[in-house]
Amino acid sequence: MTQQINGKRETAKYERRERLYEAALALFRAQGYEGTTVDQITRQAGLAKGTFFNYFPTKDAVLRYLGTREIGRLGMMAMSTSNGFGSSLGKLKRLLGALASSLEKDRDLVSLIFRSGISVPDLLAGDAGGFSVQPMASLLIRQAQRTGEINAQLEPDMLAAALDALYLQQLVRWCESPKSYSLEERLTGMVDLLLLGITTQ
Amino acid sequence: MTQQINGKRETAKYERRERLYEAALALFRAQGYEGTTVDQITRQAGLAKGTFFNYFPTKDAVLRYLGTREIGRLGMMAMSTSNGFGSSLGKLKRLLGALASSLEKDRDLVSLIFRSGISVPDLLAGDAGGFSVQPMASLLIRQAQRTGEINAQLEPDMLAAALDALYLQQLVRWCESPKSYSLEERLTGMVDLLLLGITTQ
DNA sequence: ATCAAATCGTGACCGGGGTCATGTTTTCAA
DNA sequence: TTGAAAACATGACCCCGGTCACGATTTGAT
Repeated sequence: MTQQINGKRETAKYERRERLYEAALALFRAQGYEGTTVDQITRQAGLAKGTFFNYFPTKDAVLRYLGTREIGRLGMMAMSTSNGFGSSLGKLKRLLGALASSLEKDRDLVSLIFRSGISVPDLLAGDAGGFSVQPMASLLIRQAQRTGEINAQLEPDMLAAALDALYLQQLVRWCESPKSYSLEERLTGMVDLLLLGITTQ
Repeated sequence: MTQQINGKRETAKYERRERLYEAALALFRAQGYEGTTVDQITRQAGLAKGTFFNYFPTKDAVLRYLGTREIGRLGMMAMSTSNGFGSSLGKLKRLLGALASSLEKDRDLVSLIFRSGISVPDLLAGDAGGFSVQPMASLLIRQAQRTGEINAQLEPDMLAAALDALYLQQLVRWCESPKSYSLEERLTGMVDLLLLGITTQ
């Protein structure tokens, strides 16, 4: 009578990972990252401490898991939201705007990831966490170059990198700022800075 | 016969901190940051483990100490080197160039600091580590605005922030890249991107 | 010279992240 | 159905960063 459909193990594994990740998120939100122990997480999930490390290699890995999961979803959503008609350049701006307004709803989480879940090289050189907009930006920039909206002389990857740098810096600063302001506005301001140099005349 | 000049304690303190910081640096270089224990550091410095924490609040604080010390020195050097005559804009570019070529000599150290010594918010929002060029850039940008080299409509602090973002991103990427290339070139390329939008016409 | 107070080195100790040998559960082949 | 092998949960254990109570050293005043 063993549930043959899709293996008992497979589903149990999935469920456990999910329980761990939800327990972790809840506790992090309630007591902070440093204030939460792996033991607490596993107990809240009804498991033993050692089990945690069968699902996540380290304590902070759960933050990145969370990050890529949520942020990836946001990115997709933003990508489709901003995929209406209009110039590629317009799409690019709308993409950033949509991303910004999505992230604005989860400031605490994003802030947590930046503070404890991701290292400087991972954010700025690699891209653990999936925060980078470079891949999407690279695509849109190439499009915009083809349509003549952006100076085609310039390396699209370099432009995308620059955009990414500005985007990430503003995102981090917005997370850390005690005053709350519109991330979206700041971002468009920053991007315009670049665009005025990038746009053909 | 107690050495009255300048207090026995004072000098001993200075010497101990120096010994600790040199021992730490040597060990980090030899075995990596994670591979080095505080106990090893203190023993190499001829002290007991607990003493370490009388001089540095945490293990990674020694990295930042190192960082601010060295980077600060580099910054000053670069600032004076680039302080020749010429346009403010030229000074700005020369400042970045000088900083870059200084840092190029200490890639391993800088890399170490980015990987283990500084958090994302500290680097991008605060400025632990003294890596930020924002303060210096802000000054030079204001000058350049007064002389009409840079569009005076734009917020100088925002421009400085943008410059900082581009600078830090390129610095981090250069540190992490397996291929070695000229940081200086990359930086000037990036800055030109911004300038073409910033410069008045 | 003397001594009380302040400073600081010291290492036993603690808490928590991460490992691993063990026993249990699941799977799959016969 | 059965049993060997693979997968995995478990918690005792290790290691290391950081704390702290103690004792030694230094200081400055008398």
